[in-house]
Amino acid sequence: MAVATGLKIGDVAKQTGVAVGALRYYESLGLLSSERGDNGYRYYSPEAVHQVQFIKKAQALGFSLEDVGDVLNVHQRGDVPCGFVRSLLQDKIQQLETQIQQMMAFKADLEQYRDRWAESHPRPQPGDICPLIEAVPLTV
Amino acid sequence: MAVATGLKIGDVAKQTGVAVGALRYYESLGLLSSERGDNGYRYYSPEAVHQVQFIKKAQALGFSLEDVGDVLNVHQRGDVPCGFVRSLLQDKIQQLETQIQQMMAFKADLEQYRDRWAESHPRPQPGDICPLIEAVPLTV
DNA sequence: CTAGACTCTGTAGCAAACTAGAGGGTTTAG
DNA sequence: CTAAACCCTCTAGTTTGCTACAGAGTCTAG
Repeated sequence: MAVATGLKIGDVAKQTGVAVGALRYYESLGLLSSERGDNGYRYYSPEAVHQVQFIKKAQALGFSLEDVGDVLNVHQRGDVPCGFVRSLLQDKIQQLETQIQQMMAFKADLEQYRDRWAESHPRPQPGDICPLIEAVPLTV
Repeated sequence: MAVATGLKIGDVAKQTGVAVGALRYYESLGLLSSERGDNGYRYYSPEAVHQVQFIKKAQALGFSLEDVGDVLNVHQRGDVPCGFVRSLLQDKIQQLETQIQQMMAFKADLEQYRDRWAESHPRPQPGDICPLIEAVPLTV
């Protein structure tokens, strides 16, 4: 019987900070693959760690696991032409660009609001109440 | 009996593109308020439209409705000192700043990957398969 | 060799943010 | 005046991304 090698699921979990259950969930979505040992255990290559980190990173930036799967996993679904993948990548990049723009604008809004509000409340008194809702005429 | 005036829930829904059910849900979370007519209908001021747009905007940028509630709704919960609100706002701004940084880095990663991959596939043939997973050694 | 740690496959449950539908009243256009 | 279009409340279901068992096998340190 072939000796199973590689990282066990708990190792990957420790190295990535992602729960064992989550890793199995990723696999069920086809985002992560592993070899099975004779004992039925999953064994991972070291690259799996990077892949999990990639997933977490994309996720932290608002991509759904389905999105991540689009990017990572396309070629498993069959003979997909490269043009498709290219435009998909381009889409995600464009999406990020748009979001970055919006975030900067929104941040500017919040800053403006913070400063405007600081002016009208130069020295907040203890027990002072903040009329917040009325002061949020931020345009979209 | 006072004549009810203002926008009905369907009007707000139309003007914001947000479903009627979602608006009622926002109200249940205390993110949106309305007057009730003698008929029991909700009536909204025109500012409600802006508020809903604000909610959608914040939400699109990754804030939870609870976060939005923190920002919008604090003063309804009682006598909350201004310092709290200030630091809350400052937190959100800082959060945005961090996310913007991460997004730009991630975008750069994706672009680099796109270009690197374009090099190795200068003229994709029809039917060409994309070995995507192997090619994602993006570092975190 | 055995206790404890680790793994497996289920199934179930949770939180967020809604959507859908039942059952029933209200408004409004023609 | 009436039918269609709205609105109400309340309950239940959906999706996403997990976590938490239960019940059972595997591995490992002493």
